[in-house]
Amino acid sequence: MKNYWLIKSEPTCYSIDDLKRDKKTAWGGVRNYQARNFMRDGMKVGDLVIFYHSSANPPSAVGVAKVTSPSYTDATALDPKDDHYDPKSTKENPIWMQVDVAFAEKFKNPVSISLIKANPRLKGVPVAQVGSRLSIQPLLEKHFEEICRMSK
DNA sequence: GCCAACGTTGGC
DNA sequence: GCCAACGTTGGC
Repeated sequence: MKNYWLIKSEPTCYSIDDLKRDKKTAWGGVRNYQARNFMRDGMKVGDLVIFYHSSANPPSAVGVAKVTSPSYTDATALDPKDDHYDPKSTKENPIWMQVDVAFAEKFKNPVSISLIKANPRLKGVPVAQVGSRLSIQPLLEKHFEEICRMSK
């Protein structure tokens, strides 16, 4: 059984085009326990992920990525020079994890947050919730499929 | 263990 | 730039 996810990224920081260019990237720098738990406990190799541009015009689901590794230690947390350095995380006791994700598809038509909110078949999708700040969210298969369908 | 203060996220 | 939502921190 495959699981489905949505991951957010600010396109000025890392966009779907960056992922397309890189083919694959380590999804590191996540500093939220709930998001980490989803990566650590929920994500499996082969899971499909909606790539979402937050703080964009308009904020939109812009493509699909695929999980290509189990979770492993996020080394940026251990590097004092890194922006995402976290002194609470140590080599002996790392607290932050990441997975690798690979580019799968860039949507022909991005699906904006207003379209997501307006679609009754996407009722309850976390990203459409008021105040949704979680950068990694689980998705139901039918919701994943519906967003892909809307992008066609 | 409570809770106020504070910081961050992210849509608008 | 505003502000609501909400996670984290730290004093008690």
